[in-house]
Formats: sequence, structure tokens, C-alpha cells
Amino acid sequence: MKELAKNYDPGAFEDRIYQQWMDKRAFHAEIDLKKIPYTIVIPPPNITGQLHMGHALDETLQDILIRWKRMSGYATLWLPGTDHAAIATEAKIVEAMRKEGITKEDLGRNGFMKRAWAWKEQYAGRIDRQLMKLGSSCDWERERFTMDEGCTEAVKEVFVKYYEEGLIYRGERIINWCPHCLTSISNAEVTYEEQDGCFWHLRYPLSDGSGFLELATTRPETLLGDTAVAVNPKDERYAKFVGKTVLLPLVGREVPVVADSYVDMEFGTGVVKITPAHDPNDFMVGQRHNLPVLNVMTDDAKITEDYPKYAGMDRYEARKAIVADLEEGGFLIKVEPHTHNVGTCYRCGTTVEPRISLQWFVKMAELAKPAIEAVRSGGIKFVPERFEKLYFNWMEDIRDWCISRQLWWGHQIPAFYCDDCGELVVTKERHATCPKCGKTMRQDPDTLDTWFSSALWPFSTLGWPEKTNDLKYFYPTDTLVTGYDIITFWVSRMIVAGMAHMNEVPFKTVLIHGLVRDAQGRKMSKSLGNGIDPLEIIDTYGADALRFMLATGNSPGNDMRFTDDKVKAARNFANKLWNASRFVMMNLPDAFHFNGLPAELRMEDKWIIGKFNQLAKDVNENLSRYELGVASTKLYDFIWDVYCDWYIELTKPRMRMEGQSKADAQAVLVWVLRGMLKLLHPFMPFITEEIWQVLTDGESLIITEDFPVYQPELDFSTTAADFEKVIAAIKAIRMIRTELNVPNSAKAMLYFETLEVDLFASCSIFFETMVSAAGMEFGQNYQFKNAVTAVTDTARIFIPMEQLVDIEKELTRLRKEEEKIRKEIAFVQTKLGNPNFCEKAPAHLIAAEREKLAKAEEKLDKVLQSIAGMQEMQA
RNA sequence: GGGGGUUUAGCUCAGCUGGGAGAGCAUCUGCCUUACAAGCAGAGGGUCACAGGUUCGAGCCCUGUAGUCCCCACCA
Repeated sequence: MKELAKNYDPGAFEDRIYQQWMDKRAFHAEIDLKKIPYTIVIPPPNITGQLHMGHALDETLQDILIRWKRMSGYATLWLPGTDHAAIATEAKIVEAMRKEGITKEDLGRNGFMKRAWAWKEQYAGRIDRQLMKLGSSCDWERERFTMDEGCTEAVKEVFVKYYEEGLIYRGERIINWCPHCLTSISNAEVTYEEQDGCFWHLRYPLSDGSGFLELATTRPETLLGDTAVAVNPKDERYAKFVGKTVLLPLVGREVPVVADSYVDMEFGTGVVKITPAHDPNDFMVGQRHNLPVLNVMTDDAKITEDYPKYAGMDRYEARKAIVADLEEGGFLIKVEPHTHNVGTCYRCGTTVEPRISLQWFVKMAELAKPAIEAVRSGGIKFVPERFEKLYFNWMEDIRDWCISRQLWWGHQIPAFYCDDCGELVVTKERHATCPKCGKTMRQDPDTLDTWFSSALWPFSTLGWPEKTNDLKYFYPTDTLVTGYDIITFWVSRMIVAGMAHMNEVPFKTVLIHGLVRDAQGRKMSKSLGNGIDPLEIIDTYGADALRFMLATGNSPGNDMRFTDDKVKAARNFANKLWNASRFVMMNLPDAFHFNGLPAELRMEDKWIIGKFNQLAKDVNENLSRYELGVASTKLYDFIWDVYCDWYIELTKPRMRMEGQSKADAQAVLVWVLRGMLKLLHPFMPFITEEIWQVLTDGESLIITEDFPVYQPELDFSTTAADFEKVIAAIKAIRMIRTELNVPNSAKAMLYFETLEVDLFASCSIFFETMVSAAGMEFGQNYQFKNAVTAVTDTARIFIPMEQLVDIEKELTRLRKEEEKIRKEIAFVQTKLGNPNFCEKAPAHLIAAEREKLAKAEEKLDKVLQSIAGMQEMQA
């Protein structure tokens, strides 16, 4: 048999193993009608850069599910790909170009697109390599990109279809405009931050000279675009002014005073200036009152030529100048400090400018209905469930979706205009001629919001709008794994799209995870410089350690902190498994052939097998409930505490004997090890595969289709319970020895006594081998020979010990023990003495309490005996 | 303004349908016992945020309070 390297060194085999999987096409999904499909589409990472820890978590969870299902015999497809990330990527490219002194206009649209595609090739490749380092078992033969031919076809199909159904329209609306990215952004792309600002109280004189109205604003520069002043219709203070006009300070324009219930009488002075072109609420007021809409800013947030005095000034400069002029003109009453929420671009952080603009929108209200119903009816389940609330909140109050972006990098809107007659044609064709005047039409220069294409991801990647076999077999997908931060951006829109175009849910379960934060609990971010590169961690500790750390001790939907200590602990665990496997292999004969479990099982064999059986059951149950962290913790505990610390130690004496007992132990060791490797493989694919291949002389673990499950015939719970008593006895002996500082060199005989014949029969075989036949060795391992005294429930082991220990100390210990038992007795007695408990608690619990009491009393008896014995010795 | 998460050992976090609280790290003690010092054997350490309630019984269910984090809305 080949040997495992002496030291666990993940760097030495992880890449090799991945390459093997690739060579075998182990990740490739085949349509197989005899199998049940299980599909996950990857949340496509943005091609803006490299993967961060959040991706590492996301991909790890997906890979665990995929590998588990693959080994459980499903036809699994994990479809990889990347997202073109319109704004983010374009901003990065523009920034890179800026450093070279080039602008978009220098390159022109085609030149820019060439450059962007080159960027895509570079970064998508990088992301793929990172995914591979992590061990992601995605089907690379089906890799997609949101702007590849198929996805582009799907986008056009949807746009045209929506347009024809009247669900897409073009209109002038107030949108959020980013003066830095020079594009519109959707509501969801705006982040609000609290900022310190000012409240300028202004005086707007009435045109008839009969006085003035006082109002307050946070953005005095927008006064240039005011087309009214509004008050609440119920406000008696201002009723007499409604219908009059005021003279706009500095501008001198006459604008009406209107009554609109939008105005809050309680807030400020109860008078609001109305700037329809630069505030969404004002825009609505303006529509209700037929007010003109005056845009006073350019697309980079400078004042337009219409106001020569301020023309060309940036909005903040203009604010300063206007405030100064207002003061000079006597229009400024006072300035108050005021903190308010300011919308910022979620990409670049620039304060967004609400701006009137001609954009494309999707009508959402009707489309949302089936999407809401899909979740409400249970067709889609969120894990954890609470995120359904967030989803409903968003969907039930959905606004129309602004989908046009003033960018080049993206899907160009398939709408064409005739410059001559103004005709509009929406078509999937690349070119259009005007149906009215026959002229070549000009395509809308704008592109679509990134999320428009990612919304189609679960089916566009399977070939839609073609009716492909993949689509038939793998759709709907099964599980979507993503962070809570993009439920509104992405998850909701995929559900909408799935219902609208497939008439079916895009996935059945949404597994939501939280953010990976730094050790202090802060969000990892570029600006803080506290991001941790998964690749560095993989280099230091191995991909398995990183994966295990991410999967463990973290529950769905909750954020987690990333600390080095946790990865180290996971690496140590891998090391433990490595060494345990080495132990097993070095104790196997050269010609070892694994033939399953031996016919004759000893007590400790049944114990470990039964424990493993339970573990297999738990892991499957936990995984199917998406409790990945619980499953991994159970694996950790079993492998470390049960297999390594107990079972391996128990086999050591048998390994030093020759004959059946040794052979049986070898078989059981291997049987359990094989099972553990399978169960752990989804979490730690590399190390388990490496060990498996050495153990099986080259077989491959990833494609085994017998992920361990619970087997009734392996339920040895009765024997196991007995063996737990032996363990309890051994622990008790160790504890006593430590407490009494018995030196290792001190040896003594161990006696074992029980009144229970069956227990004695089974235990005596155990002790016979361990203590008598192989006793010396066993004693060296477990120190049975020099233990003092220990009491178990139904049996006891004891040793003459007067030469070994300090009687005084032992007496103190025994008295402490006595006290503890008395407390327990009192506790149980109180419980049993409570008539309510006896009447209402289930019978088995009452019986359990009675038994507990009886045992405690028995124990007390023994302790008292020991105390008496000690005292006798003392005398 | 509306909604949600979270509060458990010194730190980071688990704890499934209510039946005397767990792990890792850290601390203390003793061990290089030939798989592993990235280890082994032990120990100490918790009014499960607080106040009520439901229940025979509450870390878990209900109500309220406080700290903390987040989401949505955007009152000029």
C-alpha cells in the first residue's frame, strides 16, 4: 500500500487532486433519466476583480450541497459563470483609462467595448482559477457569462416580450442620477447615509407685496428650478395664500402657491418649495398641479446655462454662491444645523441627484403578483424563513424598475428610433429600418441594468429561450445560495422572471447566509483595507481548512467573523484526520483487502459502528435541513473525540496481538475511516480524496455514489450504552489519578466487579484482553493497572491503593463527591415530590427520574462505604 | 417613522419539535505515552441582557424594557 506523507501539507496535493477531478470530468453533469437532477446556478461573481471572503463562503456552501447530492446519487449540476456588472466594471475601466489619459469618447463605443471584453477575459479567468483553488466542483463545460450570446438572446427576448405586453415603457420620471458615474441608477442602488447639513430658512415674497412666506430647505441651490410653493390644504395659517403667487428670490420668477396634502403641517414652517425636476415628491406634486418642470443641472451636476450667474458651477459651489446672494438680498432668515439622510451611489459613494430624465421602466406591480404567490404558497422557501418577510415587504410595495443605464458596457437596449419621423421600433434584430419612411434607424445608446440579465440567470444559462434538453431536465433549479444583501436586487427579480417566462419557480429553496466580517466585526471593505484574501488563507492553511472554518459555527442568515484562530483550528482538525489515517494505514498488513465488517464484533467495535451510524443519520438530516454548520460540528466531534481519542486508542493493544482480534480491529478501523471520509468529503474535499486514494489504491472518492446513510442493522444502542459505562469508568479513574497526583510509575492491580451477569460477560471479555492478556500494553495506555477506584452505575472497578495515595486527600475528594450526590438526590426528590409533575409529565420522564434517584442513592451508598474504608485505613 | 436580527464561559460562537447548558480559543495542572506538541490526559469558569407571563418544567414560547447591528421609507 502507498503511504501517506508524514506531514499534512495541503499545498502538496490540493492542486493535483483538482486536476485529477478535471481530467475525469467528475464535475460534468449528464442528463440521466434514471437519476433525480439537483441543480444550483452560481450567483455569478462580478468581473470587477477577485473573489473575497464572502464569495468563499457562498461557494463553499454550494459546493458542500453539490458534493453531498452527487455522492448521494443525484445528477448534479453546479453551473458556474460571471456577471458583467455594468456600472462597477465600466467605472473600473474608465478609471484605468483615466490613468492613461484616455476617455471613453477617445476610444468610441466600439473601441471601448473591445477594451471591456479584454478586461472580461482577464478577470473571469482569474475568478475561475480562484474557484478552482477553493475546490468548487462546478461544471466548467457549462460556464456562462451574462453577456455571452445566449444570455444576450434571452435579454432581448424578454425585453421585446415585455414591451409588446406593455410591461416596459419609456417615460420622463425622476430617477436617481449619479453625477460621477454619469448614469441613472435604480432605487435599490441608492444607499442612504446620515449627513450633517443645514436648514436654510428663506423668505419668499408674495408678488402682490402683501407679505412673504417663510420656508426651509436643505438644498437652496434647487430654488432655481422652483415652480411653486406648497402648503397643506387643511392649514388655516396659509389658506389665504393659496392661489396667490410668490416671486422667486434671485430669479424673480412668479410661481403659484398651491395646496397639496403632501405637505406636513407639523414639519418646519409648513411651507415647501416645489422643484419638480429635482425631487421625487416635488415631481408628484408638480404632476398633480400641472407645474412646469425645470431642469437646472447638467448631467455632472453643474448649473445650466439658463442661469448665467451660476452657470457651470458645481452644485455645492452654486449652493454657497446662492446662499451668499440670498443673504445679501435679505431673503435668508436663519440657518440651522440639520442632519438628514442623503442618497448616495452604492458603487462610488457620490451623492445622487434626483433628476428628471427620459428612461425605460418595467411595470412591476402585475409581475410581482405571481412572484409573491410563489413564496406564499411554499413553492419557494427561504432558509431561514424570516427573510420571506423582507421579500414580501419589498414585493408588496414594489415601484417600477428603472432599467436603462447611460453606460456602454452592457446589453444595448433593443429599441430603435427614426431620426426623421420619430418612429420607435423594438426588435431583437441588430438593425432596423423605419417602417414609415424606410430610413435606417438609430439604436438607443443606453444599456440595461445589470440585474436585468442576472434576473434571467437560472434559465438563460440552461439555454432559454430555446427549449433545450438541459432546460427541461435541470429547471427549475433546486437551491439558490446567496447573501441577504441581494435579496431585493437579485433574488426577487429572478423569481419575477421565472414566473413570467417559465411559469415556474426558478429555484425551490433560497439558502441565505450572512456577511463575513473581520475579527472586530467590521464589514470587510476596500476603504478600511481590512479585507482578507481567500487565496492567502488557502496558501497558508489549505482550502479544506478555509472551507471547514466557513461552514462551521455559522448558522444560516447570520453574519460571522473571520479570525485566524478559527482557520487554524480547522487546519488542526485536518491534520488530526491526516494522522489518524496514517495510524490506520501503518497498522494494516501489506496485503490488506477491505471486505466490510468482520463477523464477530466486540463491544467497542459495536460502540463505534453504532456511533458512526448515528452520525451518518445526523449529517444527512442536518444537510437536508441546511444546517451545514451543525453537520460539520458533529463530524468534527466524531472524528476527533470518538474515533481518534477513543477508538484508535482502544485498538492499540489489539494491534500488538496477532490473530483474529487484530484483523477484526483493522477491518473496523478501515470501515469507519472510509465512512468518515465520505461524510466529510463535501466539507473537506481535498484531504478526504487524497487519503481515500491512498487507502483504496487509487479509487476516486468524489464519484462514489454511496454517501453513508443510517442502517437499522447497525444500531447497537444497547451495547453502546454498556460501553459508555466502561468509558465513564476509565474517565473516573483518570480523574482520580490526576486529582491525587498519582505518579505514572505507580502501578496496581485493577479489579472489576458487577452483579449484572450480562454486563460482566461482555465487559469481562474486554478486560480479559485489555488487562490480562494484553494488559501490560493496555495498562500503559489507559493505566488501568494503577488506577485507584471508580464507581460506575452497575459495576465497579477498584484497586487496593493505600500505597498509592494520600488518604487525607482521597477523603476530601470523597466528601466532595458525597455532597454532590446528596444535592442531586435532593433535586430529584423535589421534582418527584411535586404532585403536578407526577400528574402531568409524560410517563417515561417520570420513570427516568425515579431511576435517576435510585442510582444516585446507590452511588451514595458506595461513596459512604469508601469513606468508611478510608477512615478505617487511617485508624 | 416601519420592520428584522442579536444579547449564552474571559473572547468568537453552536444549542434541532420546551425535559438540570456545549465547542473552539484563552487560563490553570500534569505529560515529548513510537498517528498527531497543529498533540495527549485532566481542571476551573455561565442568575443563558433585564422584568413579567404561559407551563409540572423556559436559553428555547408570549408581552414589555434596555444595549447593539441591519433592512425599508426619505419630512422639504
